[in-house]
Amino acid sequence: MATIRDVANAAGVSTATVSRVLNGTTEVDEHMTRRVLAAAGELAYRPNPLGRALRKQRSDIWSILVSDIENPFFTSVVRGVEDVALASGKSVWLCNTNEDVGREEIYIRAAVEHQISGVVVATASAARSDFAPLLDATIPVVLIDRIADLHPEIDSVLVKNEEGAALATRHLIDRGYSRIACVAGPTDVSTAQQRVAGYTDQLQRFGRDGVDERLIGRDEYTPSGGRRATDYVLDADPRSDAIFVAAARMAIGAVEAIRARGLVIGSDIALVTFDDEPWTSLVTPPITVVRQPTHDLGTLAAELLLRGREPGTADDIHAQLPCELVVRDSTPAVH
Amino acid sequence: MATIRDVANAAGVSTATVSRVLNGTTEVDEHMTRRVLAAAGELAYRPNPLGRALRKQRSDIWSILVSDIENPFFTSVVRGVEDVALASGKSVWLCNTNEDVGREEIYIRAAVEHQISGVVVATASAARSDFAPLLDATIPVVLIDRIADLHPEIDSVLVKNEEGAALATRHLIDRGYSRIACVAGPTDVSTAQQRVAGYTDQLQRFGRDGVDERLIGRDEYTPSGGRRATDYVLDADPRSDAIFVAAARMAIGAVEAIRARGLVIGSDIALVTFDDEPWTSLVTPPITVVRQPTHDLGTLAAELLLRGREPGTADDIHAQLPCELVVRDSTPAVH
DNA sequence: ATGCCGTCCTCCAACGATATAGATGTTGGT
DNA sequence: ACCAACATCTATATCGTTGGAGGACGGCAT
Repeated sequence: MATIRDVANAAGVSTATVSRVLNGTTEVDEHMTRRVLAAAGELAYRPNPLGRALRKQRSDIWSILVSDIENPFFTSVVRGVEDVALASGKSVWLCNTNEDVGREEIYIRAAVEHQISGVVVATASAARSDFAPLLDATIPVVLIDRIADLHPEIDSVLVKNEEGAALATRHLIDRGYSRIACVAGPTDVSTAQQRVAGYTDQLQRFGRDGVDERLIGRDEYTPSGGRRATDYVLDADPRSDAIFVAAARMAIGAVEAIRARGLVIGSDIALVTFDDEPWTSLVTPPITVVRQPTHDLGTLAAELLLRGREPGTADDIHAQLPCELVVRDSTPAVH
Repeated sequence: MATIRDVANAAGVSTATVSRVLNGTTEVDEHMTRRVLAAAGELAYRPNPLGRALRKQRSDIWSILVSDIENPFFTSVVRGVEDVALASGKSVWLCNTNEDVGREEIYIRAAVEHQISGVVVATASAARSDFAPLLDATIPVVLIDRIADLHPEIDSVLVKNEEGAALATRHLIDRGYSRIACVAGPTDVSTAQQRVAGYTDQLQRFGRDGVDERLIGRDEYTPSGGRRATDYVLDADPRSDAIFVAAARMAIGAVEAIRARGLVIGSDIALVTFDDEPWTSLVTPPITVVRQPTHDLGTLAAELLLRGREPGTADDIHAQLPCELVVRDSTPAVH
C-alpha cells in the first residue's frame, strides 16, 4: 500500500504538502495541487487511518452500542444510524453489550482507546451505565431508546414510551377490559420504567379497579422473559382479561404462555404489545400493537452525532418521537 | 490517559523495558518486572491500540461482515462469533453489507486499512464478492453460511443446505404432495443455489411430476421478496399444493401472499421453511421448519479464525453442519 | 539596490508503541 | 587478573500522518 511518502516522492514535493492538498487545510499552489492529485491517483493512495488517528487524536469511526443485537427493534435502529453515517463518510462499528453493564464498559473503554469520533448507545442499565470515560475524552455521545440516570445532560432520542403505553392501556380500558395485566421489561431499563408508568397512570385515572401491583410482571426483554412474566401475572390473578406487553420480544413468550393455559387470545384474553414486528399480524388473531418509529430513531440520533457538540452545554436535545397504536383483532370490544 | 512513557518514568526504566514486561517478549529481571507492573497498575496504564497497531502492522480487532443485520439468522451467528472472540480478548467490529457488493468492498478496504487481524464474512454475492485485498494483506478470512466462487480455498463454515432442502422436499413428497413449489433467494447467493439444488434433486428422483422451472420463484431474502416469489409461483400454477421456502424471512411474505389469496395453510396448501424462528410455531398452523445450527456456525467460524492460518495451504477446512427437520402442522399427510 | 512582506513550501517533531542494535554489567573459566 | 559469554538494559529508528516553525522566493515600495 502506498504511503504519503510515496506520493510525495512521486510528485516531487514534501509529505506535508501532500497532506495539505488532500486535507485542504491551507492554500496550495494550483500547479502543485494537480501534481499531487495526479500522483495520489496514480498510486491509488489512501491515507492510513491508524497513522492519521494517532496523530490527530481522533479517528473517523462511529461506534454504536446496542443492548441486544438479536432484538429486531435495535437492528432496525442500527440501519437508520448506518444510513446517515455512511452518507457522511463514517465507518460504523457495531457492538453488542448483551444487556450487560460490564460488557458495555469494555466497549466504552475500547471506544476511548480507539479515539472514536462518536458513540450512539442504548444503555444496558438506566442506573448503572456510566459514560464518564467518553465525556472525559470529549467524545460526542447520543443516547438512543434508553436514558442514563447518571447523565441527564447527554443528547437523547427516545420514543414517547409513557404515551405509547398509555395509548395501549387506554385502548384496553375503552374496549371494556377491567383486569388489565402488564408484562414489562427489567426495572433498571428506562423504557420499562416509562411504559409501566404510562400503564399505571391510565389505570389510576380511568381503570375501574385502579392499579394492582401483582398484575405487573417484570422480566428480561426476551421471549423466555415474556413467558415467565406472563405466567407470573396469570398466576397472580387468573381472571385477568387483558395483557399489555411492553415489547414484541416478550410478546412471543406471552403468546406461548397464554396458549399453554388453554386460553384463546381475543376471546378469553386481550393482548396488546409494543413493536410492530411482522409476525404480530401473522398470528391468530393478529395482535394490536404500538408501533415505534425505529428507523427514524436511528437517523435522528446520527444527525445529532454529526453536530458533534460538547455535552453539557445549554442546548441539549432530548427528542421524543411519537408512537402509533395499530388496532388489530387481539383487543375486541367486550360486550 | 497514561502512556508507556509515563509508566517508564514512574518505574525509572526505559519504555522498551515496559513494553517487554507487558508483552513478555524477552526475559526481564524479576525486580524490574515488579516495579514496572506496580507503576502500570498505579497509573491504570492501558496500551494505546492505535500506536501498537501502527507499529505492529496488526490490530487485535476482528471484523465480521454480515449481509443483512435485520435477519435473525445472522444475528444469532454473530452472537456465536462474539462469544469466542471476547473469550480470546478480541474486539468484534460488526459491519452490515446489506447484500451490497459495493458496501462489502468498502468494509473490506476498511479492514485492510485498519489492519484487522481476522475477518468472518457472509458474502454478499457468490460470484462477485472479492476478498483478494484481505488475502494480499495476509489477513485470515473465514467464510460463513455462504461461499465465494472466486475463493474456493478460503476456510468456510456452512450448513448442509442441499441436504436440508432435500429433507424438506422429501418430507413433502412423502406426505403425498405432488405440485411442490419453491420460494428461493437470489440466484447469486450460494445458499439459495444449494437449496434449490436440494429441492430439484429430490423432485427429479422421487417426485411424481419431476421439476417444473415455473414453480421456482427467486427473489431477495426479505419478507417482501418472499411475497413476490410466492405470488409468482402461485400465479404460474394455482394448483400448487405445497411450497418449500428457503428462508424464514421470506416465509413471512409467503404466509401473507398465501392468505391474501384466501388459501389456508395446512389444508389448501402445505408450507415448510428454512430457519426455526420463534414465530413459526406461533402462527396457525405451526410451520414445519428446517432448523439451522446458527450459534454453532458462529463459534466454529471464530475457532477457525483463531487458528489464523494462511489461506491456500493444504489444510483448508470446509465445515458443513447438519440441519434438522422439525415437523409441525403445516405439512399434514394428504389422504 | 535594499528592505519588507506575504505566499507557499520544506523540515522536523510529535502521536504511542515495539523491535533492533548496541551498551552495560555480571558471571565463570582459565 | 583477564577475557569471553551471557543476561539484561537503554537508545533509537520506525510505523504513517499532521501541524508548527521557519525558510525561500517574488513583488513592491522606498
